[in-house]
Amino acid sequence: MWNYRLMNKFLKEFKDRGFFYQCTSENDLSTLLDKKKINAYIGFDCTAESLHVGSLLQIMCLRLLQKHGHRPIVLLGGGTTRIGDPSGKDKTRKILNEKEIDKNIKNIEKILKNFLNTKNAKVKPIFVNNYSWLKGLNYISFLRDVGKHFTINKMLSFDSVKTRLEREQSLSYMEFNYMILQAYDFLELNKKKSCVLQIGGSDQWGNIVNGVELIKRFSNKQVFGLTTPLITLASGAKMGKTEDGAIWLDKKNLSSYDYWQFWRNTDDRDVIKFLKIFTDLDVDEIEKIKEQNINKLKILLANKTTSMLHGEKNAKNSEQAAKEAFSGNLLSSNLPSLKIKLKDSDGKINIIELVILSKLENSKSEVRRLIKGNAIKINDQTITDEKFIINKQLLNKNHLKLSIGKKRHLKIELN
RNA sequence: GGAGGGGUUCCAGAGCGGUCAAAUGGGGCGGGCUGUAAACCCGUUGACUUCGGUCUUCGAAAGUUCGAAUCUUUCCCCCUCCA
Repeated sequence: MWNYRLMNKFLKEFKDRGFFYQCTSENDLSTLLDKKKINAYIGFDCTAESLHVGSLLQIMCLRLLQKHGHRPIVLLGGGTTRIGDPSGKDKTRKILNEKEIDKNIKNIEKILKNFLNTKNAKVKPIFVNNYSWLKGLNYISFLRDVGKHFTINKMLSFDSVKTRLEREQSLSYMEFNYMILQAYDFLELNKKKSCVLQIGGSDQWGNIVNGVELIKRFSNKQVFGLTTPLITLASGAKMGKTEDGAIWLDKKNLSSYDYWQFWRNTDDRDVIKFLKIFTDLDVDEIEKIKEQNINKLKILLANKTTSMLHGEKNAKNSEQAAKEAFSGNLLSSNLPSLKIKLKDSDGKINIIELVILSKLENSKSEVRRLIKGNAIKINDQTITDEKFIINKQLLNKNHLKLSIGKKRHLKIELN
């Protein structure tokens, strides 16, 4: 960049927050963004029924666009999901049927709307499904109009293709076409929605550049591509996957308490980075507070991220529940709770049964091991006997707190 | 098409007739220390159990044997080299 301070505000913030990886014609893009408000798009894969934290960076990009007055276009790849992106994949992806894809699209759209401003008409996001233009393509005219702009020589040089071939893993002709279709998506969005920028993860660079070049050749217009880095944790793991399962951005699949806990447990080394990427706090503000107590910062991070998805009230409740679960011995009303019906009319239940019914564990052997390891507590009392019986009469209001280890707590109501 | 090598518990990877629910490392889980962090130390890591054991696992099926992850046959799948 010729002069960092003169850079377009959106781009500058994009960089300051750590969103930036690569860009085509950065100076030209900066100039354009200074001149006018644009439409920019990000595509989301619809292979899964929901989104997890791994997609949160892209979502934050959409929010940032809105913040600066640009309109995001969300492309839900109903068409391309039918093909499967070979980027970063060793094997052909499972191909879903139409019903599943449509269901996924609906759900993902719903999730995205939680994060985006849908009120302000100037920046209201446009949701599109590329199946609407891909399904009717005529093969011959597509080859003549679009296919002629792609050389096999070049396509073979793209990483997504190259690595597959180098490892002698099969790459079907169908998948080989993925990059052309994604480039074509950009062309369509440029024509229909005046979209001039595509943002994506760094693994999408090849696909994005193809789109930029296709539009240049086809319509002689300049458009831009911008990529974000792959976010890895300080521990080296990929973002969003834990042993227990993905951190879903979906109220149905993950409670606000668990979501809050995910952020609360961020590695020290990642906290500032995450505040910049995953919250709306001003970068200057973050710079000012970054020397503060690390645990306070983690709570701030958890509160901001949880508010964004689950609302401020749920975030505060989660914070309160965590405070009570970890420091006090109070049974917080804000903890995730579960009702368990006792078969036994005299109101007794064995500790192992209880844990299994709580679904915190699903193997009795594992529960026995945990008991041997002093990991299980009822109302903060360590259980040492696997034959321990919980008697309803002894409990206050039929409520009890079941804890496994230091981090998993559940409120259980017996009846 | 020819010649070899291999498929083992979450992953990597030993085992190559009984002592194998299967070494070792990673990861996970739990305990300790701390700060719900990292690092480190310890324990644990198929299921069920009346804690005596019982049952199901080593690509699939069939067989040899008192007994198989280990031997034989067929099948499926991967990899390396040559053409």
